[in-house]
Order: sequence, then structure tokens, then C-alpha cells
Amino acid sequence: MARGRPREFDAELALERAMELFWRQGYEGTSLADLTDALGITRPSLYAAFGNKEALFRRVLERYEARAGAYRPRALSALTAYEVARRLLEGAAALHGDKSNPAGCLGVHGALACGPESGRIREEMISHRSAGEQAIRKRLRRAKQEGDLPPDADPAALARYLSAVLYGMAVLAAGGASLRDLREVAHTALQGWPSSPRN
Amino acid sequence: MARGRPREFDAELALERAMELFWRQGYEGTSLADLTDALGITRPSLYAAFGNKEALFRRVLERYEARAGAYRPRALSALTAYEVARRLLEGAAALHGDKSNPAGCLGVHGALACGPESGRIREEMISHRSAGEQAIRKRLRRAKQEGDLPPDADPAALARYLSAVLYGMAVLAAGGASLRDLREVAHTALQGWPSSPRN
DNA sequence: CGAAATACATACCGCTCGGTATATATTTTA
DNA sequence: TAAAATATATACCGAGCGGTATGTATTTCG
Repeated sequence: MARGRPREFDAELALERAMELFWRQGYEGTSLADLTDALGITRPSLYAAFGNKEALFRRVLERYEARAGAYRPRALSALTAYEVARRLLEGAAALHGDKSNPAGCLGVHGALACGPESGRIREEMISHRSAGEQAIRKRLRRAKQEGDLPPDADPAALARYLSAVLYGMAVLAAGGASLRDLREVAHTALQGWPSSPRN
Repeated sequence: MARGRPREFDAELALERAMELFWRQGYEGTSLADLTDALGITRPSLYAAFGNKEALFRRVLERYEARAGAYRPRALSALTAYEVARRLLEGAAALHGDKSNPAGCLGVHGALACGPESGRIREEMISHRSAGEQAIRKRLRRAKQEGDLPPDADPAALARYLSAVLYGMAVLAAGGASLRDLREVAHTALQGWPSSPRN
């Protein structure tokens, strides 16, 4: 049993609300006052539970990847390269086209450009994106080995290209693009994909 | 002749330096102290010359579009839809791959996500991006009329897709992507373009 | 029952934010 | 040469920033 006075708020619920805030306003754009207001807790409680703003953001990013970003590992487990690409693109469209979510992608606009004091978070986001791209690259390398992509295909270039389209969809979504808009982008990108749907 | 004491700094040079700052750190991430330091002028001088931070940012955005974004109208004046797409993609790669520029695109990350106090700027950036997409759409509509795109091509979808790839390249660049990386993305996107290079 | 441990509430810290009031310096016009 | 106009320099404004010290309430352990 946990000793001492038990906390009076639900940490999971608090994280959920913090995620929503950071998702909507980014790291720099979200203040501690915003957070304590939305979470309904006081500042010392927040610090006791989560450390500080940076640490809270990291927890939130973790949660974001596990929930909103769950379509990514699922997409990578598809059987063909085309299906991987399709699920990634359609998954991003579904996520960012869902208006019950904040507009855009936390991983993209969470700390894309910011002042020097947020530089650490910015760099962490960069390496998160890089890791995502690398996972796609790895999957497409395997696809090429399996003959699932043409011999002249470049898995690294395709992975980077796919990542770019996903990021672009996030920017479009931040600008208010609809689910239909985003699915059109996904569809258009798939039209040019180098392997056929059936292979 | 201008009456009164003449200003002691070069407004064009000041704008250039302000652009560099906003380009690197975004709107919210750039403080007045950053600006006055970099511009070498005092706060009242900045306000007398440019109004306030928002107005200065608008001037900077104007300058950005006229210089860094000059490749866009040039690309739209190309003779074929394929050439339009190629010049847009290669132009973005050249711009964001040039390491003498700040990483990323001011129009994308200048105010992608921010607190409520920067909401106006954020919305203006959204409509700027939307205007850019619309210009591409208009050009591709013409291309279709001219038989320069297949009959089943969707100019609106293609324009949105192209915009997404351009935004995605900006995000990649903000993460440190090289000119080579970005040109690979451009090349990959062109591989799937629905009209041939020669038509 | 203490005593230790934890959480809550209030009030505060130094610092930075965007923006400005006031006074002085430098120019042109009359 | 005086007045009007503009620019500069200094010092300051209230507000918000992330973060914390202090005191009190509530729990478990001995």
C-alpha cells in the first residue's frame, strides 16, 4: 500500500487532458497555468506527480505515440509494401481527419520551431520523427528483399517520401483540412506508389 | 525631404535580420529582446519603424514570400503540369537544402501551433498556405483543360498533394535533412506524377 | 497512540514577456 | 533662429512565465 496521503486526482485523466492541450497548442504555446486549469490541480501537485513541464511533455508524447500513433506499428506489420504505405497514409488521414482530435500532429508541431529554451524538446521531437522514418525504412528494406518492391526501388528514399507526405498531411490538418481532403492526399500518393496493390 | 531626425539604421537590413530570426525560431519563439539585439536597435525605434511584433512579422513574411518563395510563381509559369510540379518540388528542395538558410519553412513552422495570444498570426499563416495551394490548383486546372493532365486527373487533389509534399519537405528540413535527402523526396514524388515529362 | 510519509493549498520567487512614457538629440521648414 | 517633426536613449509598466518554499491535511506504519 502506498504510504502517505493519497492523491485526489486521476493521473491518467490528467495526462489525457495535458495531451489534448499540448496537441492543440504545442509545447511552448501551453503554459503551466493552462495545464493546472485544465487538469484541475494545483501547481505543486503537478510538479510532485510529473516532475516539470518538460517531463510532463515527455509523458504526454509517450501517450500520444501509444494511442494516436498506434496506426503506425500496425501499418508496418502489413504483409506487403503497398499495404504498409496504404495503412500509413490512410491511418494518418483518419487520425488527423477526426475532428474530435485537436488539429495537426503533436509530433510535428509540438516543437517544430521555438525559442532556445525549448531546444531540448525540439531536438527530442526531431529524433522521434527520425526514428519513425527509420522504422518505415527498415520495413521497406525487407519488402525489397522479399521482392515486394521493384529491384530499382530505393527503400530509404521511399521511407523519407512517405514520412514527408505524412508530415504534410499533418500541416494540412493544422490548417483545417477535412477527412475527405486528407484521404484524397493519401489516395494521390498511393497512385504513384511503385508496387501494385496485389503484390 | 523627410523632416525630423533621420533614422540611424538600415530598415532593409533590419528586416533581413528579423526574417532570419523568425525563420529560425518562429513567431512565438522570437522575443522582442532577440529582435532588438539582432537588429542593433532599441525597442522604441523598432516600434516607431514597424508598429509592433505582429506587424513586423507580417513585413517579414512578405519579404520571405518575395525572396525565399520566389520559386513558386516561377514554377507556376512553366509550360507543362509536370514541369510545374518538378520546379515546385526541386525549388523547395533547393531552398530548404541550402544550409545558409535557417532550417525549415517560415510559412509552415512560423506559427503552426501556438498559444491563444498568437492565434491571429496562426490564422493568417493558414490562409497564406491555402492561397499557395489555390494557386497551384488553378494552374493544374488550366493544365487539364489544355490536355496536359489525363482526363481522370483531379487538379484539386493533385494541388493538395503537392502542397503536402512541400510541407513535408519543410518538416524534414527542420529536422536537419540535407539537400540530397530533399531532392530524393522530390524525385520520388515526381515518379508518381500522372503526366509524363515530355507532355 | 505517535511518527513518518505523502499530498494539498497559498503565497511567493526571480525573470521575461510585449509594449510605452518621458526626456533628449537631430533634422527640416518657416 | 525658432518651431515643428522625427529618432533615439533610458527607464519603466503590468502581466505572465516556469518553478518553489512553507504550512497544513490526510494517510499508513510501528
